[in-house]
Amino acid sequence: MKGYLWTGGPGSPASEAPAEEGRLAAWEAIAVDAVGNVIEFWGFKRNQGRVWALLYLRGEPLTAGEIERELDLSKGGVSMLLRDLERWGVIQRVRLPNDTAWRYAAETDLVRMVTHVIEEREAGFVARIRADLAEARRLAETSSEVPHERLARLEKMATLAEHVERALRLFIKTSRLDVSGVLSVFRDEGGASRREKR
Amino acid sequence: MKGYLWTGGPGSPASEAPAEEGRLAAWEAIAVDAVGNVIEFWGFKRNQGRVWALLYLRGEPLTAGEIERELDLSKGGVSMLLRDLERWGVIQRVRLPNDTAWRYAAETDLVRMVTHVIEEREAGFVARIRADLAEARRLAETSSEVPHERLARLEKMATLAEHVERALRLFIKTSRLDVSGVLSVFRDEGGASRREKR
DNA sequence: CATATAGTTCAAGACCACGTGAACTGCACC
DNA sequence: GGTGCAGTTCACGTGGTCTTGAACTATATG
Repeated sequence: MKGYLWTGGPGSPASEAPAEEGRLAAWEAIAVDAVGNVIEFWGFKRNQGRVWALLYLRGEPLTAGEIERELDLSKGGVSMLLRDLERWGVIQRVRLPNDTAWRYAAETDLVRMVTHVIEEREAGFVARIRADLAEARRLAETSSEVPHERLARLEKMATLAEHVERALRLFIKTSRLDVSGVLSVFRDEGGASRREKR
Repeated sequence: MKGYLWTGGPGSPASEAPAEEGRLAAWEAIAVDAVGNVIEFWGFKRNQGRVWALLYLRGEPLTAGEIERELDLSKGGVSMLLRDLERWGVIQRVRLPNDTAWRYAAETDLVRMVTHVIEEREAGFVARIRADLAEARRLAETSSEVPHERLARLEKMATLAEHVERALRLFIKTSRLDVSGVLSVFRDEGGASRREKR
């Protein structure tokens, strides 16, 4: 996770030297980076977002090598990024008929990535917090030394945690609902691509 | 080293080494750390959460020095943490009648911190993303070279961004509503403390 | 004025996560 | 076998954030 207040001006990053990007069109670079920023903001790696964005924008599956060139990343890096993305189900590995290399295609629902993974880490995380607070409470209760008042505050804290948790679940749910609407927009254009899992 | 025999953990395995924490009770340490983890998860500094939690649990205002000792932080660090927290309105700086030093008291709504700040960084952030995508679109449109299909995808992307944004706003709103209910639980116990801003 | 305590600021360092690049595996084709 | 390419893995370097510790300001007290 990164900065808090986002001191960076809203100015466009477009002004920076775009020469870096291999043969990416300017508009592609901007869009790709935008997604990268969003995704980083949500606690993922910037480049995970960039890779997904590139694949999505291109529409057709790309090889690791192409991604490597377009995004100016290292071989190893691309490999790992792709692995992550595939594991999360936001890209798909496809093998074209007479091709020697794997190709990767973007799944349309980036949202799945966010909700799914957030959900997942939420699960473990929330569980742990809950356990910690419960433990604290147990300790505080057995130890006779703890003032009634403080114990009360501890309990309030747990309550608050629960509520925040509930709010978050709700968010995920509504988000997904809301998104199901959005997804209709994404109904595939042709869906010609033949897909076979490895 | 400070071997206190205090509660000594009645029934507790006490396997952890709480020796680190100044003179924090074991249960306090756990709770404080739990909050620290949550807050870090939300993109703040762990110690910001810990400080707030300590202040909240203690109920009475503490001096910077006390916080420093209890949480085993550096002078400078505490100063900066307190400044942040105060700026966000989640703690309050109070001067007790015949005391020479400032004291700090926790505001009851940590939630304000999350919603408020998240809201804020959202604002700038979302604006920027939106601007970037718009820019990309503009570029792509003017450049005659861009395939209709890709342009369509770019637009879908923007749509998705908007929806996610909307979902997030909704989350913040409902969260706040939900929380307003929670806050009743927090109705202050006495609220005698005299408060004057610096 | 000297001393002490409270608080702030900042450069230096600790720390950690990310990406790199090289070594390695696996596979195909000659 | 050997050559070439696709892909994986991992130790290391780099960059960025957080914390520290010391220098500094401020304010009171004798």
